[in-house]
Amino acid sequence: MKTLRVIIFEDNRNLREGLFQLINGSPGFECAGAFANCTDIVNDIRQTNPDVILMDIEMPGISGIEAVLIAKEKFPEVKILMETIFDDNDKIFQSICNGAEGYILKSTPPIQMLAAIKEVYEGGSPMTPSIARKVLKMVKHKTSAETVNDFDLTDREKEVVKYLVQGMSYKLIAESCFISPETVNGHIKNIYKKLQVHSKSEAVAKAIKGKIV
Amino acid sequence: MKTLRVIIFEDNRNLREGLFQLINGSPGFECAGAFANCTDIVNDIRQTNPDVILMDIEMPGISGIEAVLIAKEKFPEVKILMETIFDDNDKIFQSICNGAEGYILKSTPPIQMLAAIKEVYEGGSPMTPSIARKVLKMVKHKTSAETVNDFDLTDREKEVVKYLVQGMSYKLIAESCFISPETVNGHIKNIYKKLQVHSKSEAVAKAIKGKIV
DNA sequence: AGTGCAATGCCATAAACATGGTGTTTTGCT
DNA sequence: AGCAAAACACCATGTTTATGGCATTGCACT
Repeated sequence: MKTLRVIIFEDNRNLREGLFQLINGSPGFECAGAFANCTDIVNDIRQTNPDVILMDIEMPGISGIEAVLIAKEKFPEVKILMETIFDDNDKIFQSICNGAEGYILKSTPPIQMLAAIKEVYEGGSPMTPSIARKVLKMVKHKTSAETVNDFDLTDREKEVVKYLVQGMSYKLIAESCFISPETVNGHIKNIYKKLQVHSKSEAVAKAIKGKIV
Repeated sequence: MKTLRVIIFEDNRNLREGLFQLINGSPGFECAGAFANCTDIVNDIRQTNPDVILMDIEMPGISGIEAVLIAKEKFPEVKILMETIFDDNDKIFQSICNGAEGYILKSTPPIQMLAAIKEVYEGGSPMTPSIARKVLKMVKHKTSAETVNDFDLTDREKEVVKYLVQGMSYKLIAESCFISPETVNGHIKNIYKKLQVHSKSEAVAKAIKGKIV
C-alpha cells in the first residue's frame, strides 16, 4: 500500500509537533508539512501535495471551517479530517457544508487517529461517536421535524391537494379527475376541515410543509 | 462499571448465536436475549429489560426499521444499534428518523462491535465510516438543496408573500402591513408577474419551493 | 433635471372561491 | 345484511380574487 501524505494545520505548537512526530513515526504515513495557520493554505497544499489534511477547526485568522472551503475549491480531491476540542453543533454543521470528510475530537487516541486518516483517504467519514450523535440530530431535525403528517386525507383528497398545489382551479381539477367541479368543491370542503384551514393558499402551505405532496 | 444488558434481533441463526456468545463471553457485557424476529418485540424488551438493542436492519416480517419505531415508542430510553450488511442510503435514513442511535456494518470486527455497544449506551452514535459518509451526504443535500430563488422580489413583495403563505386575505395583509387592501392587491399583481403565476395558491407553492419564505 | 422603479392608493368587473345545505351510489368491513 | 365512509353531484349566497387601468409620491442614479 502506498504511504499516505498528510499535512497538518494546527495553531497549538505542542499538538502540531506531536502529531507531526506521530504521523512520521508510523509506517504507511508521512507528514509532508505542519502549519500554524491557514493564511497561505493554497500554496501550502500545492507544495506538499497531500492525500489528507488534518485541520484544526478553531484557529486564529482563517478558521478551519473557512480553510476547508478554500482548500476544497482548489483541490477537491484532497480529503479533510477536522479536529476539534468540543463537539460544537454549529461548527460541525458548517464544516460539513463546506465539504470536510471526517470529524474527530482531539482527545481521540493516536491509534484511532491514524485509523481515521486512513479511513478518510479510503472514502469513509470517520467520526467520533459523540459528534456523530450531533450529526444525527441535525438530520432528524432537518427532516423529521417537518415529518409526514397525513391529516387522515383520503386518496382522492390527496390527489386534489396535489392539484391545488399546482395552482389549479376547481374547474381544471374537475377535468383532471374526471368529476364535476361541485364534487371538487365537496372534496375541498373536507380537506379544509381536516387541515383546519380556510383557503387554497393556506391548504397549499400546510400540504407542502406537511409533506403531503 | 455496570454490566451492560444487551439483546439481539437477528434472523440469521449463525450470526445470532455468534453475537450471543461474543457478548456473553466479554466482561462487562451480558446478552439477555437473542430473537430471530420482531413479532413480539415489546414483550421481549419488557421481559429482558435491556440497556442496548442490537438490531438487524433487514429481517423478514417486521423489519428492523419498523421495529425501531415500535421499540422507541414504548421504551424511549433504550439505545438501539443497527446492524446492516450494506450501507443502503434509504434504510439508514429511515432508521435515523425512527430514532436508532448507531449504525454499523456487520463486517465490523468483534472488538469494535463491543466498543460500539458501549458507546451507544454512553450516549454516542458509533458509525462505520462508510455509513457516516452517506449521512454526511444527506445532511449536505438536505440543506444545500435549498437553492434560493429570489425572483427579484422587492422587500415589500417578499413580506406580502410571507403573509400569503400564512393564508391571509388581502384585507388581513393590508392590516399587517399598515397599507390599504388595494395596495396589497397591487403588490400581488407584481408578485404574480414576477413569479409567473395566476393565483395565491400557485404563488404560495412557488414561494415555498423556491425558499422565498 | 430627468428617468425609472418601488410603494402607495383607488375603481371596476368577471371569475373563482368558501361555506352552508341535501342527496345518491359505491365500497369495504363486520 | 347492514352500516360507515368515501366519492359523487347539485344548489345557493356572500366573499375574495385576478386583472385591467390610472395616479401620486419619494428615492436613487446619471
